[in-house]
Amino acid sequence: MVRLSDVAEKAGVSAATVSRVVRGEGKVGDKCRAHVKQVIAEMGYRPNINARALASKKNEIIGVITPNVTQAFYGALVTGAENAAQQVNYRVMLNNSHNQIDTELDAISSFRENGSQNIVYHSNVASNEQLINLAKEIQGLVVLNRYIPEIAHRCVWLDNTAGGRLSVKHLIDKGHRKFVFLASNQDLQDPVDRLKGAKGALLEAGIPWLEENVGYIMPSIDNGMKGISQLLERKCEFTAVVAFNDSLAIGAMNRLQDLGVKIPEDVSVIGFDNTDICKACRPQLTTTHYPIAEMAKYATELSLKLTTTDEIDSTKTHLYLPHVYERDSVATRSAC
Amino acid sequence: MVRLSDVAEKAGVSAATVSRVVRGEGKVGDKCRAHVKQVIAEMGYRPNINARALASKKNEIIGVITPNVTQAFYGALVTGAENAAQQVNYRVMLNNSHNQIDTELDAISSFRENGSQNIVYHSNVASNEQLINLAKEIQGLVVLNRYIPEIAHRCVWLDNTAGGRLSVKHLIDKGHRKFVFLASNQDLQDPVDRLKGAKGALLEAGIPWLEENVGYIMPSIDNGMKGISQLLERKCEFTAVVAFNDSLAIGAMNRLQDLGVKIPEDVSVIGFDNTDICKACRPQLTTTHYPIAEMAKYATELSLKLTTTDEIDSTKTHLYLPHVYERDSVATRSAC
DNA sequence: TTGTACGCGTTATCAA
DNA sequence: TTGATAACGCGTACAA
Repeated sequence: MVRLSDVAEKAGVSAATVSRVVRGEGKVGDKCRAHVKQVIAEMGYRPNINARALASKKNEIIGVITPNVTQAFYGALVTGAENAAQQVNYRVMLNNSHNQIDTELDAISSFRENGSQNIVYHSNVASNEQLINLAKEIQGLVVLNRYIPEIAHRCVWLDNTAGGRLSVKHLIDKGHRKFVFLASNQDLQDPVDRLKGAKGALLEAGIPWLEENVGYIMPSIDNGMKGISQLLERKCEFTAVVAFNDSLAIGAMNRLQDLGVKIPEDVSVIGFDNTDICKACRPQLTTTHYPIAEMAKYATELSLKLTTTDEIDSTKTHLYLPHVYERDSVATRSAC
Repeated sequence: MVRLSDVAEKAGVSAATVSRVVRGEGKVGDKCRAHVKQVIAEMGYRPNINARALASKKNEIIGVITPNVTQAFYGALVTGAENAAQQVNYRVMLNNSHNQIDTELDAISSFRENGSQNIVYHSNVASNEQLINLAKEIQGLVVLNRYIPEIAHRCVWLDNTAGGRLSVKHLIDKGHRKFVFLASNQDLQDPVDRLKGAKGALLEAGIPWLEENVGYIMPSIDNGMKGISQLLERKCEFTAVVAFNDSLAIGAMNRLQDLGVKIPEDVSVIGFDNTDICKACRPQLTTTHYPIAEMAKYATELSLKLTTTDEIDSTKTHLYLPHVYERDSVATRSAC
C-alpha cells in the first residue's frame, strides 16, 4: 500500500502538501498541485481511511438503521439512502434491528465509534425522548418516517393523515359509502394517523364512522386473510376495504376472491405503500404511494448537510405527501 | 470519549494490559483482569475502531456487494449476511452495484481501504478472471451464487442444474408432458444451468426438448406477461410453464388468467427463488426454493473463517441444493 | 504476568 | 504557499 509519505517523497514535497491536494483544501501552488496529482495517479495512491478518520475524527460513512431489509419497503429505503451516499462517495453501514431497541442503540454506538456522524434512523421502538437525546449528541442524525416536534427539522416523514384521507376519498369519489378497515395493531403513530385521516374523509362526506368495521392486526398477507374473515364474521357490510398496507390489502383481496367475491366489481380494495408486490396480485393493487426511496435519499442528503453546513433552517420540517396510485383493484360503484 | 489510557490510568495499570483484557488475548492475572473490567464498565469505555484498525490493519467490517436490495432476493441475501455479522459483532457495509462493474470494483477498493478483508460478493458482471484475481489479493473474499473451479473453496453457490431438473421433474411427476419455458436472457450461468437441468429431466422421461418452446427475456412480472403471450402466438402447446424466477412465473400466470386459463386446473406454473411475492399472487406460487438467506449467512461465516483460521479445506466447495416448495399453482394432470 | 516504547497513515497547528 | 512536528487512540514486539 502506497502511503501519503511515499507520494510526498517521490514528488519532492512534504506530506502536508500532498495531504492538501488530496483533500482539495488549503493553499497549494498551481504547478505544485498538478505535479502532485500526477504522482498520485502514477503511484495509484489511495488514502487510508482509518488513519484519516483517526486524525480527523470524521469518517465518510452513513449509517442506516431499519427493521429488516427483507421487506420490500425497507429495501427501497436502503436503496434510496445508498443512492445518495454513492453520489458523494460515502459508504453505507446497514443495521437490521428487527425492532430491537438494544440492537438499534448498539448499532448507533458502533457507527459513532467508526467516526460516523451521519445516521438515517427508522425506528418503530425508540421513544421520542431517546430520539431527541440522540439528536442532541449526534449532529447528523435524521429521523425517518416519524415526526417529533422538538427536532422537527431533523425529521423526514410522510403525512399519514393525508394518506388515510386520500385513500378513502378516492373510494368515496368512486361512489363507495360502505367501508371496512384493516388497520395495524402496532403501537405506532402511523396507523393512528391513517385511521384519523380516513375518519376525516368519511365525516366530510357525511358517512358515519363505525368502529366495529375496523380490524386491528399485525400487517402481513396471512393476517390480511384472517382479518377480512373476522370482519365478515361480524357481518360488516361493505363495498370497499381500506388496508394499512399492501400486504394486508392483498391478503384481504385474495381471501375475498376465494369466497367468490369479485374484485373490483363486487368489492374494491386499496393498499398503502406501493411496494413491488402490488404488481404480483390479481387484479393489480391500487394503493397509496409512499415515496420511501426518495424520502430516504433526501434524508441522507439532509444528514450530510447537517454535518457540513451551518445554514440549516431549524424552523422547518420535511414532510412528504402520498398520492393514490391507481391500478385495477378499485372500481366505480354506480349505485349504493 | 474515554480512551484506553484513561482506563489504564484509573485502574493503575499500563495501557498494554488494558488492551489485553479488552481483546481477551495475552496473559493477564485473574484479579488484574477483573479489576480492569470493572473500571472499563464504570467508565463506559469503548474502543476507538479507527485507531484499532489503523494499528492492527484490520477492521471488523464485512462488505456486501449485490445488484440492488430493492429486489426481494437481494434483500434476503443482505439480511442473511447481516445476521451472521451481528453474531460476531461485525458491521456490514453495503453496496448496490446496479450491475455496474466499476461500482463493484470501487466498492471493493473502498472496503479494503476501510481495512476490511471480508467481502461477500454477488456479481452478475465480473468475469471469472477478475474474481480469481481479487480472491488472490483479498483473503476473505467469498463469491456468492457462482462457481469458479479455480477458487472453488471460496464459492458458495446453488446447484442450478439440479434446480432446473427438480422443477421439471416435479411437474412430470404430476403428469405433465408438454412444457413451455420462460428463461432469462441475461448473460449468466444460472439460466443456462437451469435450462440444462430442465432438459435433462425431460430426456430422462423420454420427452423431447423443443427449443421453440423457450422464451428468453429479462426477468420481471411485466416480461412474464409478454413472454407467455409470445409463446402463445407461436402456438406452443403446453400444460405447464417453467419460469426462471418467481417474477416471470407470476407474470405468466396472471396473463394466462386474464385469457381465461385456469391455474392450476388448465395450466400449472412453477417459479424459482421462493421470494415473498409467491404468497401475493393467486393461486399462491409453487416454486423452487433458493435458500439465499442461509447461503449468504454461510458465506459470511466462511469469509470470517478465511481470515481467522488456517484450517480451511481448499479442496471443497460449498454447494447448496434447492428443493421444490409446494403451494397452489401446480396440479396433477391425470391424462395427457 | 506486566510495562515500555514505537509505529500505524493522516490531519492539523504552527512556523518559516 | 510550503514544511516540520505533534497529535489521533490503539496494537504489539520486546524487555522486565
